[in-house]
Amino acid sequence: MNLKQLSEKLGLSPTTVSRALNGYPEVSEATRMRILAAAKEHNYSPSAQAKSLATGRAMTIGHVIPTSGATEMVNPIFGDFIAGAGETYAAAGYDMMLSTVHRDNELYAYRDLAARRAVDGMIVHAPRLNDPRVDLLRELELPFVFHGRAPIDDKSYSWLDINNTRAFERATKLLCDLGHRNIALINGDETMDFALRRRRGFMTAMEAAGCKVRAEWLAKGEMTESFGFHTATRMLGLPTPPTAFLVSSIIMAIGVRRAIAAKGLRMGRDVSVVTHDDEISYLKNGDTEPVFTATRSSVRDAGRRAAELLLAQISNPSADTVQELWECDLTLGASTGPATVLART
Amino acid sequence: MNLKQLSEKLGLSPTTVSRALNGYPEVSEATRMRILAAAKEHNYSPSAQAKSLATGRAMTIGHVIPTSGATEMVNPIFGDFIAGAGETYAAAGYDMMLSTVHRDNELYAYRDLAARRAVDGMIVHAPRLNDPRVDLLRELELPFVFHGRAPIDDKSYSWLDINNTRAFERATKLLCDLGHRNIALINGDETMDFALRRRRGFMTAMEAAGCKVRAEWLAKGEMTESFGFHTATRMLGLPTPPTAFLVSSIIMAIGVRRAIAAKGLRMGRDVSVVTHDDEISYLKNGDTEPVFTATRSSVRDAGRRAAELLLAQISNPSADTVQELWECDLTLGASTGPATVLART
DNA sequence: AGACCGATTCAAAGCGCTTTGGATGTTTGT
DNA sequence: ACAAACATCCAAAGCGCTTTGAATCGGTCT
Repeated sequence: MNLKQLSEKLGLSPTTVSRALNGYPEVSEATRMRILAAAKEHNYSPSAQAKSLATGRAMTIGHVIPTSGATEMVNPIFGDFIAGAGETYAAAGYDMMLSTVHRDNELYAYRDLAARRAVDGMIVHAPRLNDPRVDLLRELELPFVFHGRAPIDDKSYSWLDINNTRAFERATKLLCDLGHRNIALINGDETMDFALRRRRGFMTAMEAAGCKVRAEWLAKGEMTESFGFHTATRMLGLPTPPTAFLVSSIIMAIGVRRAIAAKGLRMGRDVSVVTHDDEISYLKNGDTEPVFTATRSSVRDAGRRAAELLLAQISNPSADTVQELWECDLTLGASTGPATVLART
Repeated sequence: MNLKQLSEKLGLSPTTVSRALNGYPEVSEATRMRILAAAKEHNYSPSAQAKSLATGRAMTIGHVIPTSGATEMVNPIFGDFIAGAGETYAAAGYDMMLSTVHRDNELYAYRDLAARRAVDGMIVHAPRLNDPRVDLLRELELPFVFHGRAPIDDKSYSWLDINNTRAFERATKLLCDLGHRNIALINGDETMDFALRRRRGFMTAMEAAGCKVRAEWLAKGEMTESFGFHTATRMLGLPTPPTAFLVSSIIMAIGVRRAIAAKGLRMGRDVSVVTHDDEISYLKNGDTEPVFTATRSSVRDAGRRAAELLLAQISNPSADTVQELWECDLTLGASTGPATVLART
């Protein structure tokens, strides 16, 4: 059933039917009702392609999901981010198009989506050092919003980010206040912007507290459970092991916990752990009391909001760019304790 | 830059340019080269919508991702499944459209996608008991492939599934062979088909081994770390606690491990755990030796393959439906040990 | 009453592509 | 040398919608 057939069935012109369905005023209420009823009865929806072609708007948002490393790992936060963004899109009548591509050659995916005019805008994931995508997307003249910032965090493009620096600065300070001086940082890949900022926050706080940072207490890599485990295991085996870990993701923190347990130590007593928690739906950080002391920010909320910013930009391209920096909660859980206890180990 | 402009620039008709770009034979090699060069130079790609409208094929596959429960949880396996499917789509020139909807009202999403002719086919996720989607998709006359089966596993539709029953039967038998008789099952939501089958496999093996199954050793629910933890904690506190756990997901198994540790017990010595492992990229089950003894099957491979089956069905709608049942590996890890040791607890 | 007006409705063009059914030369066969 | 066959190209229709500009009609104003 298409517009023409429906209009013939109603004895009306396609024009009138189209107008009625799209809520234009120049059609009488009586016929509008008749049209809406007929459309429902025959289960008619306008063809997405025809509509897009006629209006020039794809009504689709693109997400290029980068996979990384040899294992083509997908960041666990994407599921929830996408779920959040999807809510916004659905409410606004937009579709979501996904493209999973390895980080090393994802520029092609952006170019392609733009050249085919398949999307009206894009959300950019996982910004990196010297991210070429800022320039690329400008060149492509597509509205876009970064989830996170490229290091050039000027006002020339829109982004939504959490205050990684401050979050990790506060987390580090908390550990220092608890008496820890030997603190390790298990970070994500430091070509990623967020990881860089987290390290910067860590360093600042360590310096402020007069704590020395040893190179052997610094690690960066794939944010897997496995990486967390191996790194923590290695560090706990050092002549001078850290008494606390600051960890960039709850998945890695789970690995760290496993390493601590494997050494026969107890998390929160012998060794402290603070992690960042994106509030992933299947990895809730405890129910009554948080398992991990954590810097916390909902990635699903971020998805929802980033999508809103993008849609706003699409509907009003001349508006100013928007930057939103969200502060993280710092929630106390069972994984931290005073360093004095640790000394007894 | 559109077809018309490009063809004018070349002094050719749109017909010829279109044919050259689409690889039709009735155009000389010389002009084809010229056209391809010009297309590349001007960065021309045909408009996705116009192409779809003209050909009647959306060149897009739809995935309706169900979220579940009050928290709108997204199953952690989706990231990897999508990544696998995405590879297949990209290679075949298809796009992927995602719709995240709560399980309770997802039928609308299927209807909508079909009515708007936005997709050429769909992958159906998370089949359930009495799943209405089999009938719905037949009615919509859209090609579709189930990831998993609806309980009616007849040959009337295509699906790709793992042998859940057999996997859990084997896993249970392994535990029984190790001397365990008090085995708990921590399962997913048993309105889900896979969970039902796993329970059936568990029951069969228990019966075969002459082990009694107590209701208090059976749990089903959201496959979160938290649920695994609480359930295991509760069960370990029973007058007769289980000596082994069979768990439906590695995320829950991590929760179970936490519960075991919290009780001061050691996994693999005092309590055994076998879990199903979907080989999620960020949750690799150990590097050298697996952390968990596990029934294992790559969900990313499943995504890749399910997409292949769907594309084949789209390109040849009259072909027979295809059913693929994959056996799982049963890999031994550090989380299982003989029950005799446990008795010493 | 005649011009005017607002409320409805419609015909037709256009969005950017593909594809059918020729047209135009060029070879080939005899 | 002439018809047939082929290689190459093109004009135009059509995909299903939106939207511009115009037509129609009953009612209003002077």
